[in-house]
Amino acid sequence: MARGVNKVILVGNLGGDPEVRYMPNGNAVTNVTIATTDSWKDKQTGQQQERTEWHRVVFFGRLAEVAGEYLRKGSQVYIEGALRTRKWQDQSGNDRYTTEIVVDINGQMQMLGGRGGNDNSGYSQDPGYGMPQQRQQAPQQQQSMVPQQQPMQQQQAPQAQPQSAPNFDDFDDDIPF
Amino acid sequence: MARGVNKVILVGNLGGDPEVRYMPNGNAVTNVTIATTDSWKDKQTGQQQERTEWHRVVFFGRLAEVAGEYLRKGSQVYIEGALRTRKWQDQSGNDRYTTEIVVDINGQMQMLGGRGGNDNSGYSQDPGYGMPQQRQQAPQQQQSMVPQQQPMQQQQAPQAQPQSAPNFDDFDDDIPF
Amino acid sequence: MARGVNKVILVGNLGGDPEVRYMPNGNAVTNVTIATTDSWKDKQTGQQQERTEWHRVVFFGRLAEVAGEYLRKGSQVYIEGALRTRKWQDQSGNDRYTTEIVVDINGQMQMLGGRGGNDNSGYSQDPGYGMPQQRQQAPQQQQSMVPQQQPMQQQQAPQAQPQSAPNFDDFDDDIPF
Amino acid sequence: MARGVNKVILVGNLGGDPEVRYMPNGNAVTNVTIATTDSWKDKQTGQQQERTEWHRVVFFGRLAEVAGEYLRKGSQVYIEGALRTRKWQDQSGNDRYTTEIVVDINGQMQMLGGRGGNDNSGYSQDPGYGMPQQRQQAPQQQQSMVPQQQPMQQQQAPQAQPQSAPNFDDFDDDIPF
DNA sequence: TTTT
DNA sequence: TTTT
Repeated sequence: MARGVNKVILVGNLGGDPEVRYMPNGNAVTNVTIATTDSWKDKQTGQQQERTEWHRVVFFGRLAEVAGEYLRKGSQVYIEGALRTRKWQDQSGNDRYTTEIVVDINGQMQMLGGRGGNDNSGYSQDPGYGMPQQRQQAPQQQQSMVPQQQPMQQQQAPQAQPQSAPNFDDFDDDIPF
Repeated sequence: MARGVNKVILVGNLGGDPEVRYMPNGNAVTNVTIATTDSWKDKQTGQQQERTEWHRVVFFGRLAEVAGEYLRKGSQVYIEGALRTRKWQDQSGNDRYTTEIVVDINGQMQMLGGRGGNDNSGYSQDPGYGMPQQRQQAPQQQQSMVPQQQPMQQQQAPQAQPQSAPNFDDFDDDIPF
Repeated sequence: MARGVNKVILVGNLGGDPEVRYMPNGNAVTNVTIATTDSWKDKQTGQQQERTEWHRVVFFGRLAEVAGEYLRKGSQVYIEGALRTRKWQDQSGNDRYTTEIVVDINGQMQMLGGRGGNDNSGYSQDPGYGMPQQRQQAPQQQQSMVPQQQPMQQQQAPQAQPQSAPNFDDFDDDIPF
Repeated sequence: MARGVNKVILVGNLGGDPEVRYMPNGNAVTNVTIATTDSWKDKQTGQQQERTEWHRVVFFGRLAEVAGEYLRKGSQVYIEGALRTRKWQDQSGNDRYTTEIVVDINGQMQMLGGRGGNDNSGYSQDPGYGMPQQRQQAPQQQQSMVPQQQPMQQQQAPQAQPQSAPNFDDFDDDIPF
C-alpha cells in the first residue's frame, strides 16, 4: 500500500501537556512536543556538548485518545510514526512548511517508565503506568466542546483533506515551531 | 551519549542529483531530496489515493562522499538518520525552520536495486551498483573549489558550530522546502 | 496493545523462492529466508571480512499472498516485523527453539529495485516490479490443495493457536535452521 | 560497509541481572534477557490474550560495561542491535542454533524510566537514572578477575571466534534459551 | 541458500 | 523533483 518507507522512531519526554482537539466527525487529534537530547564530546575543545531537538508529534485515532489521557508534561514516551511536511500560509500570505511526525493506525506509542510526568494533581503520588490519570473533568466532554464550536479547519479550510493536520491557532505568532 | 532516541528510516527515490558541498575543512556535505509515496483507499469514495512526501536529507562525512558519487536522480535508497530542525532567517529577517534528516557517522545508507537512477551520461547503460559513475570532471576537484572560495558559513557565520548545517545559498527565494 | 516494542527491520535478498502454505481456514502463510551481509575491515590483519546472516521470515495475512506472488529467489526486499521464538520438539523429543521474524498486519514489506530476482521463466526478461510474475499454474489453486489435504498443524495440533507458526514438515532432519 | 540492513529495536524489561564476562583481551561482554509483551483481543472468543517474548541480548564494547553497571533485573531499556544466529553443539554433538541481538558500536542502549529495576542494595531508594548504582566492590576489578583465570571460551573453545558469544554455563541443561 |  |  506504499511505495517506500517513511518511519520515525523517537524516545523522549513531552515538553508540555498534550493538546487534544476534536475533528467535526468526533475523532480526536492530539499534539505534543517531544524532546530528544544528544550529547557528545567536542573533538577540538574536549568539552561535553549537548543539543536538544524538539519534535512535533500529532496523534490520530485511538492513540490520540490514549495520548491525551495518559501523557503529561515530562512523560517519557516511545513513538513510531511517519514524517509529514504540511504547507500553510502565514498572515502575510507567504507559504510556510512545518514538519511533523504523524502517529496513526500505522504507528505506535508506548508510555515508558513509571513516573508518568507531571500529573498536576496537587499531590506527588505517581498514579502509575497503565492506570489512567484522573482529571477533574472528563477530558472527552470538556475538550470536545470547544473544537466543535470552533472547528479546526478554520485556517486550512480551502484544503479540506481527510488527514489534514490541525491548526495551531493558539500560537502567539505565525511561527508554528 | 544521548538521552532519547531520534531515528528516521526512509526507503525512497531521489528527486534529483545529489548536491555536494565542501566545508572549509574539506569535509563533504551532500544534500538530496527523497520521495516516499503512500497510497490508500479512501473510505468514503473507495477511490485510490496517493500522497508523496518529500524529505530533505543531509549526509555528512564518509556517507556524504559515497552519496555524492553513487546516487543519482531516481536512485532508490535506504537511509537511516536523525531529525534536526534548523532555524534560519528569510530576507525579511523572520525566523524560519527547516526540518532535515541528518545522516552522519551514526546513520546508514544503502543503495537499493541495481538501476542506480539516471546517470546523465548520455547512454542508457546502467553502470551498476558498486561501480562508481564517472563524471566529466572529478567531483572532488570541481566542487571543492567553489566552497573554498566562497565558504558555506556565509549566512550562519556568527554561529560557527561544528555540527551546524550547511547554508542553502543557491536557493532562488527564501522558501527552502 | 503491547507492553514494549519488538521490531525487526531487514533489507536483504531471498535465498530461495517463497514457500506458501495455507492454513485450514484458507489463510496463507509464506516462509522465506533473507540474507543480510555485513563486511568490515579486520583491525588486526587489515583484511576485508564478510559475514552473511540468514533470517527466517514468516509472512501472514495479505502480505503472505503478496510475498508468495511477487518475491523470488534473489529478490531484494525491505521487511519490518517482530521477533518470535518458537518451541518445538525434535524427533528425540528434545525441546528446540527457532527464532523467526513475523511479518503480519503490524509489519511491512517492500519490494526493492526493479530486478525482482530470478523468475525461473526461462528467459531473462525482467517482468518488473508491480507486475505479477505469471506462474504455470495459479498459485492459489495449486498450493491451497495440498495443505488442505494435509494440514499444517500436524505436529503442533494440540496447540491450535490462531497465530501459531507453520510446521516445517518438509525439512529432511530436525534442524530447522 | 554492509549489503543489507539487519536491525532490531526492542523496548522491554530485563528478566534478570546482567551477566558480565570478560574476554581474554579484557573486553566486556554482557548478556541480558529482555521481555516484550504483546496483548490482543482474540477475534473468536473476545478474550484478551497476552504473549511474552524473551530476547537474548548481547552487549559488546563500551555498552557492555554500561549495561553491566546500570541495568538490573526489571530495568526498562531501549536497545537497538542486529540479529545474529550462532551455531553451537549440544553435549550429544548435535548442531544447535541460538539467535541473539548483538548490541555493539553500531547499536544503541537507553535506560528508560527512573526506576532502574532492582538494585539489590538492601534499601528501596532509587539511585536514579544516570547515577551509577554503587556495588560493594568495583565491578571491573571483581569481575575481570574471574574470567581471566577461567576464560569464557571453555565450552566453545574449539570455535574461538573473536566475536563469539559467551557461554551460558550457569544454565542447568543444554538448552540455552 | 541470496546479493555485490 | 522521484518511483510504480
